[in-house]
Amino acid sequence: MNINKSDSIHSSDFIRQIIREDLRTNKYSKVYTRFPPEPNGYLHIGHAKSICLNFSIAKEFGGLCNLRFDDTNPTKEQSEYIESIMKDVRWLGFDWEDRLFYASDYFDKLYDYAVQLIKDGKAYIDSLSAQEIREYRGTLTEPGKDSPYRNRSVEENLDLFKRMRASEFEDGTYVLRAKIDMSSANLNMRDPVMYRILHSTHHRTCDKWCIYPMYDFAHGQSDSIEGITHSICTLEFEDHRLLYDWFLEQLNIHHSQQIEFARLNISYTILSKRKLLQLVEERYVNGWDDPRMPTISGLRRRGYTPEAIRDFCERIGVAKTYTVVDIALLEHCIRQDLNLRAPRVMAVLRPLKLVIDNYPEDRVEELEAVNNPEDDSMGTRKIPFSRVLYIERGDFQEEPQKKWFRLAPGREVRLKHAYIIKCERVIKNEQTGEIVELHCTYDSETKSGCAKSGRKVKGTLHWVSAAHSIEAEVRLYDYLFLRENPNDVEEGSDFKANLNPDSLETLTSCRIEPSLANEKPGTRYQFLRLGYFCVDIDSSDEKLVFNRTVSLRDTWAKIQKAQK
RNA sequence: UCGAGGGUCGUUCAAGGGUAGGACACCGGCCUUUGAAGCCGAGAAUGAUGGUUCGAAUCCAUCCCCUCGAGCCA
Repeated sequence: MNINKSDSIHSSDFIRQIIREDLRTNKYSKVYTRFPPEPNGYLHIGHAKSICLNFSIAKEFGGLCNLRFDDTNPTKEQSEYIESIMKDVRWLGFDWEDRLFYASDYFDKLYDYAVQLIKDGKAYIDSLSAQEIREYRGTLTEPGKDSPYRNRSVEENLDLFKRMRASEFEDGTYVLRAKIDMSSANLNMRDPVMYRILHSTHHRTCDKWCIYPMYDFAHGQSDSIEGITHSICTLEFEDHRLLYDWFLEQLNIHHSQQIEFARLNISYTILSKRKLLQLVEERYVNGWDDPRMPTISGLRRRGYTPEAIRDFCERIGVAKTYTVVDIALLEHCIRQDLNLRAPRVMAVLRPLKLVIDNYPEDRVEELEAVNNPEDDSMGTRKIPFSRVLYIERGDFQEEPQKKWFRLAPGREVRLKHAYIIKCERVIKNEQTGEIVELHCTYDSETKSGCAKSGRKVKGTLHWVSAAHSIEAEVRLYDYLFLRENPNDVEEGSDFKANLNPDSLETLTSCRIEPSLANEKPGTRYQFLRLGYFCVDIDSSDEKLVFNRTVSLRDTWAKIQKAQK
């Protein structure tokens, strides 16, 4: 058996292995997949995993992937969500071409399938209330019992079903159920509801219907109608596969193979549409695209790239094990992508005035700065240097800690792209003791790029020229939740108890170098020594607003932590 | 308790009878006009117990642990 050792059967995730085997044995001759969201919320990164899986698999095997909205519950679904979902899938870089479908496209067909099952004696109309159905269903350990209406005649079932459709009955008075086995150990097989009465306007079919199929009666048949070969879904549907298969067998129609994989979980993050909706509705965040949200739209606004998200989805792998992926991996992916692509600029978030006493008052130099040391083709730009600058407040310590090699009284540092300076004097507010200004001298021999610029100092600081810099607002984001597992709470409390009160910090008096003026929303930069930032849509002509996508790795922060 | 599925470094994914490997994280070093990036290195795992076998993460048995399941949600 060692002959096949290098065979690609063992070279990728279990789903691709199954598909390869299905192709080899001619179970299917082509590969069709689908991404089937319910339009009841915005897509999040967990969906991205599924999107990447389905579209990538189709592409790899020369097949196609459809986009299909699973819109069988009009009480929860809205067109707004449809729009956002299509936008997000496209933004992620996937194309369903002309294959945009809706489960609601199949309502007529589904109705016919239901009639067929009634005629075959495999479905019946139940008059039990929802409460009674629950009671009759039994429990995990006890079998259910048959509904007293289970043996209505085919004629009566047909008649009742027609009248359900014809809007003769109130919501909840009747349901259509499959006649399977009330004592099955699999609860899904205990005569599952196929249709319920819902007098609710559907976002697409409007008021054409007042009965709607349940997920179990819609999904498999929709797959079948579209000729899907591999219906990839998450683990919680594993128990439904028996029912999925049952309907397709009874109906004797094209049978796609359902395959389940483990959904994505990420530390410090919640990926439940229901809970995300709650955060939005109860205003814990500013909408679905709040940059703290794990939604695609939130990540996009935050500055994440589709490439980074796709890379992440590849790296996390596909398996059936319950897992929680370290959010550090997501951060690594975006850093790695942006490192190569984002131009470097200088921005001072918490400005501290610095005066170079021996630099002429009226002098302004245009210094050359490389835009990206990782990519020479990104060129250079000029930045103004003058006597009065701003540096980062955090880059000065009056009484320096161990291993500190930034600025301190008497110490020298390099100003990036400029000169080496030495701190001569600290000016404080006499009342508060707050440091308000630093006075330094510069060494004119040490200009960046010049022959004698080779002198080494330990620290290099970013800076902006006070007179030339422009003001900006910068929003710093931290994890939305304080705990790795946001659902880990005391009895009687819920995930909201773990919300991080400091997940958003807004800095309004930041100074950025003038080359950034007039940038468009979405533009991404590395603010030197700080992190990756992108222009937010809240920016106006008067003021730029930046989101911090992710900070740079911070070794100094680790040293500080270790010193404590 | 019943059914389904799953247990491999801290995390995640490989290896499917033949040297347990990668990535992220962590730690150490080199380099550095970003304490970034990059480069080099280290530590670190087969849930347990038996069995089969020359050889077991892989096959068998028993046990333990985790996830999901009792919507007219998907």
